Amino acid sequence: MTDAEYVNIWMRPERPARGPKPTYSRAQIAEAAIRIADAEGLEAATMRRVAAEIGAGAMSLYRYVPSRDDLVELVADRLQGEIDVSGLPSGDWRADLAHYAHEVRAMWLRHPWVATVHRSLHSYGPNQLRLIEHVMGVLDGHVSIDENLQLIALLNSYVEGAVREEISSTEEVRRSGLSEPERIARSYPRIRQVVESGDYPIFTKIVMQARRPRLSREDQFRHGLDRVLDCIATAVTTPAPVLGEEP
Amino acid sequence: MTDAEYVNIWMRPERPARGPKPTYSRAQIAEAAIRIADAEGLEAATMRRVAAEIGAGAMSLYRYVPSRDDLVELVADRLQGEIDVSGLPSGDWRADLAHYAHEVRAMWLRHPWVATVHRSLHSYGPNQLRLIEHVMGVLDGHVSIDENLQLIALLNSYVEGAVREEISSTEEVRRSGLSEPERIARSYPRIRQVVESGDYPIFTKIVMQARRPRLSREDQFRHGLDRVLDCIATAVTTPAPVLGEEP
DNA sequence: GCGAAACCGCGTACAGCGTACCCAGTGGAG
DNA sequence: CTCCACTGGGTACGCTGTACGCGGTTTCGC
Repeated sequence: MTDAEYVNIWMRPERPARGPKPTYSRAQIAEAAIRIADAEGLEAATMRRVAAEIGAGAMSLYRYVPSRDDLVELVADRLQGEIDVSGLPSGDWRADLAHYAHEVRAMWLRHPWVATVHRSLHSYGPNQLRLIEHVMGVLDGHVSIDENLQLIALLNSYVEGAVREEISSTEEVRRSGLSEPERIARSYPRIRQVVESGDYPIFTKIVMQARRPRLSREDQFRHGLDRVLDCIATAVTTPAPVLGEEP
Repeated sequence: MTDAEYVNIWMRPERPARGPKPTYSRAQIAEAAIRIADAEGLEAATMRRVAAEIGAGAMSLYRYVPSRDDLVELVADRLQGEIDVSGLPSGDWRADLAHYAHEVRAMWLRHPWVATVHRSLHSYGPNQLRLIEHVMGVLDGHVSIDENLQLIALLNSYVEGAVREEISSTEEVRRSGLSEPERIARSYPRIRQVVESGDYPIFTKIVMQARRPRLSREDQFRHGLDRVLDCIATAVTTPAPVLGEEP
């Protein structure tokens, strides 16, 4: 009953109105979960494990968090807190968005298991709200709210997609327990099989191409990002042709 | 030992060289899992449940699939098989990519739980390969392989991001068991709380804007897609300034 | 034609998970 | 000072993925 009263975690006050002072804090719990996830992946951050990490009994965690999903929600919001957007609407929207994109990428690379987090997009934790304010503030005034939403969504999609790709090989290494060369050596037979079947000329082309030295991951990311920002630029310079709102 | 021999599911032959003929097929298993997932979400498609669905004993599934992750791999590839790209390099690259994007969106909306699937990007199942061939074939010749990879990745990121957003509210409805109006009513207090705090002007702006009637989901998707295709167009008309490969 | 080997389907068993429930102790509100 | 909403936490349950071993079936090598 007491938990069902609240729509989500963020509606529940951290400190109770009455009764003894809680021994632990949400921040402490989220940090512990992140520490475990960094070392062994998010699936290792079980309720018992996180409880043990902060020195609590297994079931005590449920005094702070109604379910594991909410624990993940806490973690997700804390990760968003790592993204520095403090000086964000600086006047130069392009530099601002590039900075934001690189911040997000850096966070994802620090915590590759974010790719496995399924958050509700409608929980509106404090750090999610802070991001919304700063990042959407960048284009606010230049474009309509609708366009702003769509453009930032596009940027987020690009960053997520690009970093997911970057992460996937790394994470496979972690999960399999094999080293990078071992993993490549192991996946080689399948690639060989596919290439040698002769049915996939373009895939073969990609594989052959991949042997050549390429740009660094970061340069690749920057290059794609520039493209996305160009795309956003056309929307910023050309005011929205939708209803109302002309500057 | 017998399983560890193979790099991944697709390296293992469906029919064994010796021994009795298997009673079930991979297609049958994947279909059963998809049927369950469509009805109750992917997490409901447990090994026991899928086995029961095809009329097999719980442990019999492991004769076909080394682990649940591989079952998901099977499912993921079968979902990719639902994407129709049969007539794909048609000559009109823009129409082709738009068609592909709408196909992907339609598949995601048919199976909203794909958002929770974590596939290895390097398993190279038959349908993934088929998609690569047809979709990358569209821009092949127009741009370098490197650019092709990057542009298709951008398109995929957009589609995924956009559809994820579309799905998230729908899925929340399914998970919570509440109806759409109930869910909105329940999340309303948090939104109210945030708006009334006065600390989040842009978020407030978004909320206010959201009350107005907007474009249909599909039109929104199409609009964003057009932007991405415009972005791709600049890369297609301007040949890549990278090493080699001029038409 | 005939072992032997490789496979089949499946029952049992186990560790680990999220979490419902219950308990005794605690500290602020009246 | 009393009350009771709160605390931390132990026990227990149903579920999960899956290791292992069984007896029957099919195919290969001879």
